[in-house]
Parts: sequence; C-alpha cells; structure tokens
Amino acid sequence: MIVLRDPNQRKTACMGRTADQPFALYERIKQSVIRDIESGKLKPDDRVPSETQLARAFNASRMTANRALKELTEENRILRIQGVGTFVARPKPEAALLEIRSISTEIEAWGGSHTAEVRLLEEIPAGEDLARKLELAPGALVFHSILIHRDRGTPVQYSERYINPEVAPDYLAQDFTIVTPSDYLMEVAPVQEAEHKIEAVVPDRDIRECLDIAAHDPCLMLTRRTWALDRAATYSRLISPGSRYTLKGRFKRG
Amino acid sequence: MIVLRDPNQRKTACMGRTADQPFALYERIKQSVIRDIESGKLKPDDRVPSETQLARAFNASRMTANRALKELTEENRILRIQGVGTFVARPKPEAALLEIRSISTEIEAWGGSHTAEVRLLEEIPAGEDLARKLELAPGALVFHSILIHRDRGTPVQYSERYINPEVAPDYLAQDFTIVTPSDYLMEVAPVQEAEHKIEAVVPDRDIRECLDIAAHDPCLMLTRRTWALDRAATYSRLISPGSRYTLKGRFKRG
DNA sequence: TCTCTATACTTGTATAGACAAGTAGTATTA
DNA sequence: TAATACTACTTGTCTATACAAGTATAGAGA
Repeated sequence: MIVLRDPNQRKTACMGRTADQPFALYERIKQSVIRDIESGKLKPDDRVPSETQLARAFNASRMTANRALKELTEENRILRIQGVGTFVARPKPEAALLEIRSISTEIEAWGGSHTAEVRLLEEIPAGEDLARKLELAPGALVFHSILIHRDRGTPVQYSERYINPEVAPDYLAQDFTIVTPSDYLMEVAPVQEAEHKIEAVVPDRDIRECLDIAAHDPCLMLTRRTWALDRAATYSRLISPGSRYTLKGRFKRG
Repeated sequence: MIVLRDPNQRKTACMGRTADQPFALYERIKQSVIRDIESGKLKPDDRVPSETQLARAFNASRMTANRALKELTEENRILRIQGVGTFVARPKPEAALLEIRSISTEIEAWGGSHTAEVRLLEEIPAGEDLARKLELAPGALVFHSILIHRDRGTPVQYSERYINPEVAPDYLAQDFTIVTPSDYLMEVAPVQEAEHKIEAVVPDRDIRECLDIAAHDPCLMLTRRTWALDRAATYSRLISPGSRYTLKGRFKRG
C-alpha cells in the first residue's frame, strides 16, 4: 500500500548542480537565451544560435541544448523550423482576455504606442448598488477614475473604475498618464478573483465623442469586478470600439 | 540572407516513424497513458507505470519514456514525485478549462425553453484559410453547420461551425435540434485547448434577418477555435444580438 | 521498541553518438 | 537554360549509459 504525502507543491527540481552552479545546465542555457532576447540583443525573427553552437558555448551536449530550446519553444519565446534554424518569436498581437493584462502592455506588445488621458479622478460616496458591488456600506467613500486610452492618438478604450480605498489607499495620488490603473493595481493588490461581463453596446453620446466614433459603431463593453487582498477591490467598465479592438484569449486544459 | 517562409503553424513533427507507425515513439507512449486515464483504467492518484516499466513495455529507452512522462507533466495530466513515482493528476477544480466552460456554457447552456433551427448542414472542401485554421490540407473536406438558437422563439444566437471530420466523423448524422453541437462535441471530443476572439460587430443583412434585429443593432461575435484529440477540432463563429445576450464568467486565480 | 542503515526503487540531469528528415544553396548534368 | 543531384547545415527522434538525488521499506543493532 502506497500512501502519498501531500502532493501539492514540489517545483523544486534538484540536481546536476552544485553550490556554485545553483541551476541545472539546460536551465542556464535557457536563461542565457532569454537574457539575450529581453536585453534586445536578439530581436524578433533574429536567428538564435543553433543547438550545436549553444552546446559548444556551454560545454554541454547537443541534447542539453536541445532541451533548453525545446522548452523555450513550448514557452513561445522562440520558433524552430526543422532544417532551417531557431528564431526569436514575435509576440502575438493578442490580448489575453482573462489573464489580466493591462491595455498598455497589450498595445505595446502589438507594436503601437500607448498614451492615456485622465478625464476624471475623484473620491465619491458609493450609491447603494455600487456599495454592494464593492462589498462596502452604502455611502462609503470610493475612488472613481475615468481614463481614455489611445494608440498612436486613436482612442481605443474608455475606462471607468471604482476602487475600494482599503485596497489601494494611494490611488488618487497616482499619475495614470505614466502607469495605467491596472498596472498600478496589479502592483499594490494582485487580483485573486475576477468576474467579467461582456456585452456589445452602442455607448451614449458623451462616450462616443471621447472614443471618436460614429453614432452606430458597435462597442465592446467589459464590465469587470475584481477581488484582491481578500476583499472586493474594483468595479470597472471598459468600453472599446469594435472596429479597433477585439479580445482574445487562449486556454489550455489543466 | 535568411528568408523565412510563413512561420505560422508547424505542429506536424516528423520522424522516427514509418508508414505503419505514424507517430513518434514518445508520442505513442503518451497516448497510451492518456488512453488509460480517459478510459478510467487509471484514476486520479493512481500510480502510472515507471519510466523503466514503460520503456520495457514499449521496447524503448528510458529517455524516451522520460520524455513522454515529462510532457504529460507539463500538460498537467500526471504528477511526478522524485524518488516516489508518477501518479495521475487530479483535475484542478478551478483550472483554465473551467474558464472556457464558464464562458461557453454561459452562452450555450440555455435557460428557459431553447429551440434550435438547423439552417445548413453539409460537407464542403476547405479553402486555404479555413484549412490552415483546422490544420488540414487545402481542399480537405470539412463539416459545416449553421444553426439559429432561439429562446422562447426569440433568436439569440447564430452559430456557424466548421468541424474537422477526423475529430467528429458522425457530425453530419446528428440531430442538432435535440443536442446542441457543442454538447455533442464535448461528448465525443473533449476540448484540450481553446482560442477565443470576441468582437463587437454589425453583422451582414442575411444574418441580421436570421436574428431578427435592426440595421444598427450591435452584436457580440465570438470566434472560437478548439483543439481536441491532439488536433485542431473546430472553428466557429457565434453571433448574438447585444441587446439579448451577454457573456459572463467568474474566475479564480492560481 | 526504537533508531539507524543498507538497499532497492523512483525521478532528474547529462552525455556521446546515431540516424531521420527538412531546407538552402551550389554544382552538375541534360 | 532548366532540371537534378549533391552538400552542408539545421532540427527531430532515439538509444545506451551514467550518476545525482529523493523516498520507502526491510532488517540490523541499540
């Protein structure tokens, strides 16, 4: 009879390493390639050294270099073509829908340039409905912000947020033209749970003007509620013109 | 100068295989283990044969069995504990797959009284783009269906699907007024991976008439590609009037 | 009875070598 | 000139072997 001890986390691999070599060899090769990509020494579509070259450079066998490159392929950092070579992967221009990534990261991963305009930043008492959504007492003070995000000048998103002050007490003091609210919130209060609602709408005139769209342009409205630090944290509406924005996500089982 | 050919999909590995052995050895070992898991022969927490045993059983070297089990670990099908053994993983109750389900069942698990009209059900040769999306050769035959779903008579969704016949060979023989395509597909080919794109659009006139909506009504269009049985399985477009449907989902992190 | 140790198993890493298969460019041939 | 063959390179698979490291159990010794 086999009794398993708690099989939750292992993660710590083990060996092929000594005190001065805290990582396995294949892992060091991986990190070296990642460093070259992230430092900009290797740009998208650039050729990555071949297995043979890496093996020689690290005094490893080809199989070890192979393992490093194979894992990087699975992680979508590189692209391998049999008979040709290995190349730095171009980041996919996709917004991960449910991974909570910020719009600026998405736009910049796409190759655009992101700017934000702060239209409103205030502290207001929560109405009954909003208080319930943020799990606060009615009338409690909450932070409220409205931003317009642009990609090379073209508006791509109107975002309105209500924030539970317990979760991000310094929210009002931030300069959201530099760091987006979602980046800031991710920093101070990482999301534990999220609830999304996605609708196709025609926004009212005020918002249409902010987004610079015609009267009948359909928009995607993502209403999101998040929890962080074991509390309801934010309630927000993100509205994007359908002609300029889509949500994408890819999920694996497991 | 290196000129890359279109680096979109590879997926097709290559060799170590002959006519009678269309898959690589490590792949056959993987599939064998997966079969045992999905058939119920191996249940969660059951011990999977060790690398040595698998190697002997498949007349392979231990490294080949190791590769098979390593990949299954990355796919979260099994759990390996150094020094102890390999065990069937218990599916996480709040894993990524549930996220898919919560989105798709939300839109397809219809409350109230649901009816479906089969507008089209046919077999057609795939064009170039569709063939690439289904990872098939251009011109290969694929199944094609168009359904209109109604809730108490009101159209709520126009769904168009392209199906890889390898994954669901009996697709055309189903009566989709009784079991929805997605329920049927979930039965015969459980989704391993899914890719979603969500857009706000104004559909063309034909679809607008099917959905019985006005000229400028915004609609939610969910374009979805799924993988099952280690193949691209379906490519579909689900269009719902924004005034009658929204997507909802709630997700936990980690 | 309790503790330690040896042993037999497991997975993890790494090697050197081999062949298969795909690609690009060059040289050869018709 | 155009088609073909060859070559040099790439990645993909697989083997046989080796050692490191973690775990469980049986048996020896206190």
